[in-house]
Amino acid sequence: MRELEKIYDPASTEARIYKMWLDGNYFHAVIDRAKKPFTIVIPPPNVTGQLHLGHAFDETLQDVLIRVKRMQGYAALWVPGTDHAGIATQIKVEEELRKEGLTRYDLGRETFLERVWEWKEKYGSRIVEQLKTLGCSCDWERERFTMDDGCSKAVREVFVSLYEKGLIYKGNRIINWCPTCTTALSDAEVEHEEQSGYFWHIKYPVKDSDEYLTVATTRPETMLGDSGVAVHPEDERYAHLVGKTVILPLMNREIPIIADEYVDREFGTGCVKMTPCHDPNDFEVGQRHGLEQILVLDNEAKVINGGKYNGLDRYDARKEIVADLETLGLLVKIEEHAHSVGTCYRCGTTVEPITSPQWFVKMEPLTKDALDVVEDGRIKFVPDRFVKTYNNWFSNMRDWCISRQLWWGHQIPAWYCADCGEITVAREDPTECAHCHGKNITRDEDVLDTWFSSALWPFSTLGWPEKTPDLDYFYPTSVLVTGYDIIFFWVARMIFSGMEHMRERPFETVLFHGLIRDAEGRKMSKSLGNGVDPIEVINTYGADALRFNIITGNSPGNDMRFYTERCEAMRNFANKIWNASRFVMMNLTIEDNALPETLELEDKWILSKLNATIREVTENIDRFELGIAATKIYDFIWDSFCDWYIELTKPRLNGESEAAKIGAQRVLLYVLTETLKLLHPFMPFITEEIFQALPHSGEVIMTAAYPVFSAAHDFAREEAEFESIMAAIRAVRARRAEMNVPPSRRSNVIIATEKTDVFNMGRAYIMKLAYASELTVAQEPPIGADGYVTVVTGDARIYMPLAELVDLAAERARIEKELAKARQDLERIEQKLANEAFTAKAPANVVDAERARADKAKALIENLEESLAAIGK
RNA sequence: GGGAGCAUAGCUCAGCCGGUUAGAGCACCUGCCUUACAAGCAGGGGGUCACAGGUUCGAGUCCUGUUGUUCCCACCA
Repeated sequence: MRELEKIYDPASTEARIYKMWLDGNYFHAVIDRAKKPFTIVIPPPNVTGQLHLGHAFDETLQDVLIRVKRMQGYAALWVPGTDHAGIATQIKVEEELRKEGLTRYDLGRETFLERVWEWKEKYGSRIVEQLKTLGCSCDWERERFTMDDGCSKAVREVFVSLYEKGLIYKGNRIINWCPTCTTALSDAEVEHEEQSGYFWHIKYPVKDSDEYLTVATTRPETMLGDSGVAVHPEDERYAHLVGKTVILPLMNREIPIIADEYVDREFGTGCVKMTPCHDPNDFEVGQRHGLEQILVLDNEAKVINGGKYNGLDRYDARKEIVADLETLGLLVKIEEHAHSVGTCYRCGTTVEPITSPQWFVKMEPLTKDALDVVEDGRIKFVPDRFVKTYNNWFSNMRDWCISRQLWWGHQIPAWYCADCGEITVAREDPTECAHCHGKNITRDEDVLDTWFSSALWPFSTLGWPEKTPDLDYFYPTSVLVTGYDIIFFWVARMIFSGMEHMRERPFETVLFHGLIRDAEGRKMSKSLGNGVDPIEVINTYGADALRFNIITGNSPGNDMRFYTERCEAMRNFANKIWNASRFVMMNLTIEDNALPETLELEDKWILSKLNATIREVTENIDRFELGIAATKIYDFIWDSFCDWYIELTKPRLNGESEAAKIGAQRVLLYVLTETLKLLHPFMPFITEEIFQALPHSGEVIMTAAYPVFSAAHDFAREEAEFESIMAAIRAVRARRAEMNVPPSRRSNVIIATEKTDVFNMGRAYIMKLAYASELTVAQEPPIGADGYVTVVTGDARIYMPLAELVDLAAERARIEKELAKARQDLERIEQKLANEAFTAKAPANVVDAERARADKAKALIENLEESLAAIGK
């Protein structure tokens, strides 16, 4: 047995322990038909990313679940992997190129992609290594990457089959365009933020008339692309103008005045300029009325088809246009106006709605199954309120734009024929057009949305589209753990993808957690510089402390603030366990951990407490209440085991009886070992480290059987008896503390009680814990009790000859106060019991508990009265 | 405009199906280096559970409304 240091040092332990697990191949899940599978697929972190606290949170929850299930005998598989993260990664590599004065176009597609792969090789392992420092028990043999061969094959299969089913189509439609990333974005990738802006009111002269229509816009530059003005069909103000035309200022283009229900008469002037190419609504209205589509902004949001404004950036164009309108006297007024602006979720640039030829997934046919499977409970959301969020998203969604004008990603498997103009979509790269067999075909340059491949993650990682044994055994997965912020990006898309391609839900339960915020409650972000690096936290306090901090500070679905100080408290807890274990080992002479034949009262008490803790913790874990489970283990270890039980065993360990010594050792070792197992999923490193140092069966704690409730350890009566003794000890200590009596000053203690046998059983430790020099247990109090300090519990009156420290009058007053309170308590309880409605309607156990309370209160009152009488003499 | 969350001790948060006297960590006060641990031990102070109604024998917990706050969604130019 190794000599243990006084202070636990995670830094010297964790890497060694993790290596031991790896060497033992304990993380690897084996298909075993005799076991039930339990599967989690990791939400793949961005391949170029670094571990942040959000990951640490997500990963810790998963590791706890997977470790519990593994110990409970499941074939527990945690599939790790990373995401190629199209835009995010490409941006980073392009930034690096920019430092060299290059763009991706200088390199060309192929060379650029080589560069990204290099980057990926360099940084893709960093995040994986960081997961390991956290203790993640992933099956690294099954590590995947969204762009590896298997996942790419799955992506290809899905694209082709959806295309064949008519669920993927290409169309020239209005999409969100990021001028910085120069790519299309899906609706989900646009973040809306409220910005203060202006409302420009502009006069459009009606042709051959003195009249004007005044339109109001927040984006005056888009007027270059106007191809109509719309009014409401029943708006009497403008009815006479419908069918006429206006002359678009600056461009001098004649455009029609149309009537459409879309227009809100109450809002603005009731006239809306129509820019079909740069506004989603105008696009729709334009389609209904056959308005011309005039694209006036290019990929970088610079003006095209805009006459003298060509080449100007959109905001420069705005300034000039407003100035020119003012000069022409066409600017009626400028109002301040707060409106919501769409921004790119990757770079923050204001997105521009632009019509563009893009690929889309038709959503409507996919939604029914996805909604049903959640609605009928085949997929359970924890907490369930997120079902509403989920349903709401499906209820008003547009088709999913999946093409991206990037190079890093899965290139779209579509070829265009120069001869016949048709599109060929195929599982294998074609050599000719499928329609005219012409050889003159070129592949679509675009790649797919990153989330297109993530959507397949629960089955692509298990081998789909091949029929692999893994897929057969481990799918559907058991729990998906993720933040509520990616319900739309990811969770919803995995669900409809699973239902469409597997005809089966991708997971049984989704456990949602919140965001980790800084101490002020702000989101952690690079720009604020308020991010906390989990690796630094681990280096300072240990992975176990970080994990325990995260787990205990949170309840499902709720955000949490991160306090480094809390890590300190958790590190202290680790140290507490360490020292408790040190104590056990220092006293250990046995080499096996069987329980002794005879158990003392305190042994039964701790076993009973442990048993209850095991039952409750297991129930909490089953309900995904990991924070509550962890707190209960914390309380058991610190309060019951350390503060009480260890102290209780000291008299035996230091006593004369060899049998008693061994007995105490055995119970200590047993309880410690079981507790370590209970705690292991939460604090894997320290529990393993201690387990290894203790006499143990089995190679590692991480594969030991998780503790289960034992009927044999259900010592309810003994537990209650022991609680009586504890109450007496607490009462003595409190009284002494009030009088500032130091522990070194021991005193004679006399206990007057009906339960002499119980208190006699506890002699040794009552003496120790109540700082007694001598202990008398009797039915009757000492004669002449007025020389004593008295404390009272429901079961006993306790006398200590410390009279010289006591002001007798004050002592009287104190007891009278306690008596008054006890009487008040009793009165309240009796009132309750006298209430027939209560005794008739409340469940029997509640009523019984209330009666027991009344009895206790009565006993206490009796004891208090007697000691008051004694003082009075 | 729709939806959701939160409001409990000085601070940060737990509190599961409604059932003892509402808990924890940190902070604060008192005493203690009692040979596992001062990263500790023994005590202690501190809460009208946002507000107003309601349901119930019983409400921090369920319902309704109000206020404050955070977030999500939505095509009012």
